[in-house]
Amino acid sequence: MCCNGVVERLTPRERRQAATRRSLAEHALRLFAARGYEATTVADIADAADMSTRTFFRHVRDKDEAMFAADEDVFADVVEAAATADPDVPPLAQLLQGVRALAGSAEKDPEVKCARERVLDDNPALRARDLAQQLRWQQQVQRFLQERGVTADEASLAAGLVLTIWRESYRRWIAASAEPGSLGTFLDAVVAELPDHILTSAVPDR
Amino acid sequence: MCCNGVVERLTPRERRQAATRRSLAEHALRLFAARGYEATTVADIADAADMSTRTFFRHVRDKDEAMFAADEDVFADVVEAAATADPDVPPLAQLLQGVRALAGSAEKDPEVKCARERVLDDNPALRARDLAQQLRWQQQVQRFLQERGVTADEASLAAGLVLTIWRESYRRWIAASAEPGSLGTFLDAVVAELPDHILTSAVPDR
DNA sequence: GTCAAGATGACACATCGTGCCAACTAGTCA
DNA sequence: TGACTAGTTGGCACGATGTGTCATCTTGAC
Repeated sequence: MCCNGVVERLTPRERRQAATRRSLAEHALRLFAARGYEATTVADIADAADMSTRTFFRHVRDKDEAMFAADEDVFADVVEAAATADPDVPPLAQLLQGVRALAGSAEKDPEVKCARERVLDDNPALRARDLAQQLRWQQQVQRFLQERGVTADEASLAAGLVLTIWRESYRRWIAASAEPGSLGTFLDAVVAELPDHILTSAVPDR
Repeated sequence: MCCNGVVERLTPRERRQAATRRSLAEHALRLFAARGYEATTVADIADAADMSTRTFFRHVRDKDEAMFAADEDVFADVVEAAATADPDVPPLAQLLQGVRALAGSAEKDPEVKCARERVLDDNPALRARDLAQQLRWQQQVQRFLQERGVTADEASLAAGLVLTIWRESYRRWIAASAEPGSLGTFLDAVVAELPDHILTSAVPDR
């Protein structure tokens, strides 16, 4: 049910730290959504989370990171799920199965996800940070493929495609009011749309 | 030859401002590459460009933007070139022709481009800003497609694919020491690699 | 209970970014 | 040439971000 299977392996201290970061992320998102990113100071978030600003900066690197402190390793689940997939299918297909597995956990708290997306749309700096996060996911995907014998160039391109598929599916899901249970449907639609229609029409002479 | 055809339409004042921004971009990149982003202060860049820090912030929004002040609308050339392409081919094919046209101007100053990429790799904040810039390009591409009758969903996905193709081609070009004249070759290779090999192997049951 | 290691808060400090105002410059018109 | 106007610049003050340092408090093991 939970996001990954290593929670019970954490020490009490690590659990407390994770809870603190989750708390910061919730308060930061709430405040950013309510009064805007610029109008929210670090002191505001720290106050809401009952800590000093100095302690705030011990738990998150900067003001931006407060909002991202909760969901940092969601794509680790993709790689984990992909690693348990049928080893006979191509690595990229294993990955897409992993992405489908992620879709389930990503659909939790849809209204929070929508609020989050609104905040990102309103603040270029936060959107930039989100994209940088996605780039790290992309590098995880690339590593997964390379470890399974895909060449570096192919793995890089394929990882870019996987993230593009994920982004577009997620975007459509958000645009459709983040209805629970439908993210996987959007994912299938995007994958189906991909080779048949768009790309072949782009390179008609091949 | 030049990046776009509107230079002669600028007023003297606009030309001065553009020159100032180019100067800031050059000095910022040079300093970031030489001593690192964190170790370079706004005062350093402003001094190098012979201005006060107050004036610095009148020409660029923040420290990050100094480095990006030069090349903000390179993808406007793509859309412009795509708009002059054969109207009988699909819009996405027009776009790829535009991207090929961009490849030529992007290949200028290869050593600067490599230095720039090194700086971006070393500084997550700058990489994030670069990705945000690319997202704006992607939105330009999406708009281009929608204006030509492509549905919003298809245009969004296709724009994501175009940027993924561009990023991967550019990455390979940089990795191959940014040899002039070869970016177009990488572009063709990535496009050729796309539908035949990678995606069909990902969805073998279709 | 004791002790060590980590967590926290307070303070000082450098840097970032902006509002405000005075001085300077370029271009225009008489 | 001289005055006028609009835009540019620099200086100053200020709030906000982020870090180093140290004293104090808490946690967990023994």
